[in-house]
Amino acid sequence: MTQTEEQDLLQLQNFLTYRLARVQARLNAQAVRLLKETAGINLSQWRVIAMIGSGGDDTVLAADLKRIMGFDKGLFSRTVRGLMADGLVTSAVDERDQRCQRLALTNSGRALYNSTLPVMRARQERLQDALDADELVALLSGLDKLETAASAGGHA
Amino acid sequence: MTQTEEQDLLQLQNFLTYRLARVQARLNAQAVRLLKETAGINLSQWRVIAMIGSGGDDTVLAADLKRIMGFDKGLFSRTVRGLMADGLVTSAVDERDQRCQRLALTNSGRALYNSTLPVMRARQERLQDALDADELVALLSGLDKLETAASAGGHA
DNA sequence: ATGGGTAGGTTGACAGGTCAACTAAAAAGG
DNA sequence: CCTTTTTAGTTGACCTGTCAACCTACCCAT
Repeated sequence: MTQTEEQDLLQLQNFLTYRLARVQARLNAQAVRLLKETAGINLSQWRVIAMIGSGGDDTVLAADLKRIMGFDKGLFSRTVRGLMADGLVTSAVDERDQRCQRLALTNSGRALYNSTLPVMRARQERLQDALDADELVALLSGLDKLETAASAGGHA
Repeated sequence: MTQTEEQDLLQLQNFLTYRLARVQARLNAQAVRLLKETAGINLSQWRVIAMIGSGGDDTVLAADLKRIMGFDKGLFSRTVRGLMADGLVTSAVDERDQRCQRLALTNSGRALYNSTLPVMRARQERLQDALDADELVALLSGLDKLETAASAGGHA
């Protein structure tokens, strides 16, 4: 393979979407590894725990979490089941609407949340510190615009 | 759920990595849909076809593609098998190194490449046009720094 | 009240992707 | 040479996430 050919091939990689996918895949893998090592849970599980734990109340409606996080029904269901099997979360039928579940952290779930949140926050901050304030703002705004553009063109 | 609680929950979503994951997921879904509609292939298949097609030579070493694209061995193997089943790609054992495969596009594979590349390029350009030049540069540079930070901290 | 529509949740099936075990071929090093 | 190590590729197991089918509970209309 000649230099020029390799150049041509590499050029494809500069497509914005490729870059994005690669970066995201790496960040994701890093988060998964970190969570597995420090908390023994996967990313979906952490997201659920974090959302329950960050709520002011002790219980949270499952439907709210799904809606806010854009979580898939099926994935959510299985994730919660796993968390219950691990004794981290409890679920109870809501009294007013018997379709809904009220989720709560158990003691060990709360402990896991308290011990893991700083780790994850630190990771976020370390990542964000790789960028200065302007760059961070630019990055976030760029992502916003991309997302908008994607939605706009998605069903065109 | 009170306003403040919803605020707390939503705040988690502003974590840079969440934003990135969401944007990437959307872009990915969009690309998958587009490829399925216009070419009847999936994203992995397109990546392979694009890489073969963009090479100056008519044949390309499979190992080079994997290395440059960071493609998983297993995924690559199955992807190529699918492409061969669809009659888009042919594979031949390299004469000098019998471990290696030389991949080439068939006529229909080349046709698919020629007809799909403009579509995908247009998509990239449409996305990039959502950002002005400065923003694009900032976004790419931000992604670079993030990726670097992720690698740096990944095994810490 | 009751029948139709809708929302919450579970489940099965499936696609995309990762990982590890394995085979075969080539390179490295005595 | 012959042994050891490395590299290309295939395959099987597995995980995550998506989609559709389904059930149940609620809501709303008449």
